[in-house]
Amino acid sequence: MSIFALVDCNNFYVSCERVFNPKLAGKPVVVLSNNDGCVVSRSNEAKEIGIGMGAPVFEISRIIEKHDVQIYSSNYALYGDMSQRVMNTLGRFTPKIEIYSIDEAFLDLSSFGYHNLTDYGQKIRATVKQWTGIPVAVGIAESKTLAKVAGRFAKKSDKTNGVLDLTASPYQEHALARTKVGDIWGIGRRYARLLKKYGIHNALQLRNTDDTFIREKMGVVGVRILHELRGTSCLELQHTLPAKKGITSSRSFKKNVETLQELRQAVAAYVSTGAEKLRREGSAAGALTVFINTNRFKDNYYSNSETLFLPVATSDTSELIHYAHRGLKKIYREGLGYKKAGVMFTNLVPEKHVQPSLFDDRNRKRSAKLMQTLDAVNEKTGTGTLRYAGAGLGDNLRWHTAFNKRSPAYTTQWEQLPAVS
DNA sequence: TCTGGGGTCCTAGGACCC
DNA sequence: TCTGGGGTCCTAGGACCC
Repeated sequence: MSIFALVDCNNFYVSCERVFNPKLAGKPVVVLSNNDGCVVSRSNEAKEIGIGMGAPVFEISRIIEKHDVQIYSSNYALYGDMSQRVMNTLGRFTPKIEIYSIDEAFLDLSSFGYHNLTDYGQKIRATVKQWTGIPVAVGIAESKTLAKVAGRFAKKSDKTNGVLDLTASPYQEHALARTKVGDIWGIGRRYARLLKKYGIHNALQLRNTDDTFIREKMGVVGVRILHELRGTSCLELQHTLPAKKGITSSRSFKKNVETLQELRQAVAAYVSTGAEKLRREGSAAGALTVFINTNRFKDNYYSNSETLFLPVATSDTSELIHYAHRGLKKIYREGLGYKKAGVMFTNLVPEKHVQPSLFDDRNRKRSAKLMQTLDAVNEKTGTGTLRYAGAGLGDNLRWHTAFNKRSPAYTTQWEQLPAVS
């Protein structure tokens, strides 16, 4: 029998901010999305006063003022670093670990069945808290989907003290009955609405539904969920993370952008970060898509994209910028206020397997060396130290993203660490 | 005039996740 | 006035092949 544990960091981004700023304890705190647009992480206190996930900041300004809510721009350098610390800690408990997202991991505890799993979960929880300062909840069950259910209750219910083991538990049906279909992993808004239409409101009802009916309405994905809810594991642990299939880099602008010149700068900057990711993965892109759009909440919404297939797969920044600019020119319309742009690299191949072209006249060895040097310098001195002039000079351009309430880079730039007394 | 049956590959779009 | 970013998987349908 399989046993999975889901370890889920509580209010992860907010918890990261709190580790380095203890004054935030007990206060309502939120972290905002890029451009300080909407709420992406909330402390329990913030949830209690009615701040919803994804709420646009301008809509909750009254609540913010009234309750003196502490606001932070997102600081991904900090969160990424804290995530690594948490995952390293979990790795001490078992090598069979799947890092599912920045703040979640599945552990395979199948061979731990003879332990008291609740005690073991408490040990994991206490260790992560002690070593990283991050509070986590642990859900344990026979399948990943059930572990997710257990994790929700571990987080929500005080009685669990942060750990809930539902393996062979008399509470399993009870927990399923109290889980709305929309809260099941893999069931989003659309399917939740559809299921409700047929009188299926909670996970217990879904579990007891006929396979063929679900197969017809939700395809194989639905049937898999059904079996997982019954305790038959269908979703294996992804121990080694599969190679990425695409890499996207995009941002919205703090102000509307109208000129092609500015869009070219933004696109060059996104290509730079995307290409850096490519090289870190050891991949080269066989195709590139560039896209732009105006404000999607306004009339006359314009959105367009252009995909270019590259003669030779590459991860060379200047080459990719060249193609991206060519694509951009095709979709750019004058007289519009653009809000966002981005690039997507697809048809990825391992760098070593790049098929050279007969008509290729670039010196690829030389450009690879240049990219290596560029990455090495930026690694050492901070992202963006060396960058392409095409991405624009200056550090407050219209298309830049706003981060007005960013916390210091506590963990990644030691100069800014608070003094130790 | 009749108008098969199978297979593969690709793409667009839908649905979902954090 | 102000509304994030980056992914995955599945399916249906068309193109093409023998």
